[in-house]
Amino acid sequence: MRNASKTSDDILACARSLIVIGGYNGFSYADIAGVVGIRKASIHHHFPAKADLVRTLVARYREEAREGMAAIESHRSDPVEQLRAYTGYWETCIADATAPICVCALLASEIPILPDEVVLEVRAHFRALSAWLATVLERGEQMGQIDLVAPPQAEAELFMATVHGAMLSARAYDKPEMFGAALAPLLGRLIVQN
Amino acid sequence: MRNASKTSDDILACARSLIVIGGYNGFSYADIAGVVGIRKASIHHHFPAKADLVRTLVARYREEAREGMAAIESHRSDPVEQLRAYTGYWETCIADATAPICVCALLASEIPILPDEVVLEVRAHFRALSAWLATVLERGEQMGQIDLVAPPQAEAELFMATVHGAMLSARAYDKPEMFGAALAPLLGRLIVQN
DNA sequence: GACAGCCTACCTATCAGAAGGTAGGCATAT
DNA sequence: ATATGCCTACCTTCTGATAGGTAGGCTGTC
Repeated sequence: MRNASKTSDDILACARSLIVIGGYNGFSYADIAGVVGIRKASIHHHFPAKADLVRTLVARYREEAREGMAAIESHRSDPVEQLRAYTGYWETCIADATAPICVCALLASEIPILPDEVVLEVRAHFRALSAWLATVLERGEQMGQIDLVAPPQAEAELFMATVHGAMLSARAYDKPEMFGAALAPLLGRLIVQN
Repeated sequence: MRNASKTSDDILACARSLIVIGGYNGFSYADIAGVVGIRKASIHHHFPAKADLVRTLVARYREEAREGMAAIESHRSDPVEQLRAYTGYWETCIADATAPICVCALLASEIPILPDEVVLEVRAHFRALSAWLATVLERGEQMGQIDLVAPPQAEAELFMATVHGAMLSARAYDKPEMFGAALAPLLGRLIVQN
């Protein structure tokens, strides 16, 4: 509880749930005020401008993502298991509508109209995620569990892009199961059969 | 020239170029009016509501996509060549910023806040594109040029998702070449080497 | 050929509501 | 007594949308 009050947390949580629905321009301070139960002006007290709110929101999202990756790293040592834990996490989120899509994937599509500060956070998330995936894939290859046809970083970019695209498909078809379905043939190729 | 005046065409073209920048809520009638050189009210004369404009815009986009697929089908008979023509098309569009992202991929991310009529068009595009990709992949497999590990339709969903995700990555990194780079390892796996 | 009737395309003017944001007041807690 | 958290009350600008009007072009009828 180092720098965040309860209300500020509520505002961020609410903004996140609204932003995954319709993006940066898809929600307003009034929407948040209605849900959290305070006035518009009070949100400005915590986050002077919308850009501050969203930058903080994405920064916190990234922190949680880091924690998630660390948790996977510490709970499972098997690279294939780690990959499955990652995709399984999203499969669950999308299925139960906890988080129907990755905040940064959605914001990436709107980058040209996003405040610079937010763009930097989104870009940093892409870099961090693909970097982690690259280490997992590389270790899997070294252990003979994963079959790569390109350098780990390139394979990681493919993997991340597929995950993001699968999120779009699940949304477009309005079929949560489409996420796992679109991903399956890639996992089938990556994972060495025995 | 069956049902569209010059001005109406201009409005649609302008709206499309604006929508790929920032999505449904990322542009306004005022923006279009400024570019096309008419008044806001005149746009309402052609398209009573914003939903009408965007539905028409996406419908036309889909028609062009159909023509594009037909053109690829008629100019090249080789499935691998057809796949490369498709990805190459987007590679060019993204590189020269003609169309930095697929209209429907972008709109898919905002589906929960889109008018129903628009959602139906976007969904139809996803279905049509994946269906076409499935036929290409299937024929490639039959000819021994493409290596599938799942049914053609499932592989098509993977391929489409990867293309869309790669568009997001190109945008997030602000590196057009990331589109082709993210796609390469998948093409490497799909295309049978000899 | 002239008139009426109707259509298309655009205009000005205006609207109500929502947007993000500001100024200043009043409690409570430290 | 100073800072925090939230409030009321505004403001400005933008949003999609409407009303009502004008100019010009067809078409049919007398």
